[in-house]
Amino acid sequence: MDSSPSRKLGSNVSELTQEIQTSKRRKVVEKTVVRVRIGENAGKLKNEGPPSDFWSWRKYGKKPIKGSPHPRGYYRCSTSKGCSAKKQVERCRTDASVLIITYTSNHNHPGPDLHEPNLNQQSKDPETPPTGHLDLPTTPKQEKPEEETEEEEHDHPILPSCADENVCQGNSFHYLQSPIRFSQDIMISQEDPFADNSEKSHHTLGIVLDEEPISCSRLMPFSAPIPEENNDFFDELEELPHIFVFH
DNA sequence: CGCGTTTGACCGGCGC
DNA sequence: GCGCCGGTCAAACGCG
Repeated sequence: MDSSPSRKLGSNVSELTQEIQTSKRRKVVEKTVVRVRIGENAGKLKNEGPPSDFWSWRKYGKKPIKGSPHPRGYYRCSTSKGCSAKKQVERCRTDASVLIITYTSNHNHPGPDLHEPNLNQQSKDPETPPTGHLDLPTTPKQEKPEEETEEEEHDHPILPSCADENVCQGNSFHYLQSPIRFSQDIMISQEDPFADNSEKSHHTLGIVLDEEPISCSRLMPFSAPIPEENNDFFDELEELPHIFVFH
């Protein structure tokens, strides 16, 4: 389908958050939630097409979500056949200009080689300026069986900021979770866009801190008001004019 | 022809 | 036990 409009989203990424959801109710699922402000593009888009990232996604489902005026789209990574990476894309019910992208599972394959000039342009997303580089080091992957990744991956999703450091720690492709190529504004928020869920947001982080001490340090920069030191990271990502932190 | 989207049906978990 | 809801499947369809 014509995905070009949605692909443009990448140029307006503005907010990013992450959380790990170790649900005790349903299956334990690791989730990486990314909030993306699509700004003016919002009105131009036909739907909440996924912001561009390093992979190609195939939509396999769409569901109207109760309580939300906007349907949720279900995407699966089509970059690699056996890849179990998925993501859900929905609009913030209170702010249609904000996309809530929930990533689940990890890619079990290396991403496109960003060092390739062509790929930097991202074939499907020519308008999205490359994030500089998340420097996705094609870590010599640890050839995990696919099923295993489904389960093992529940460790630490990695934020872009962590990519450089953590990728080296042999965490397979967790860095691949970092979905968005920040290009302009990144808003880091502890607040859930869903007003009535603000508490949940904090609660989730609490879980992270409790159960994922390792992730904690990695998440902290993103889960807490970011001071200048983190600008260093963003500087590395280049072309990040400013960071919004709101509470 | 291959790839991706759409859409209705189906299934399983959860709350009442 | 039942119904609701979220998530997935798969066939049909569209586009390049």
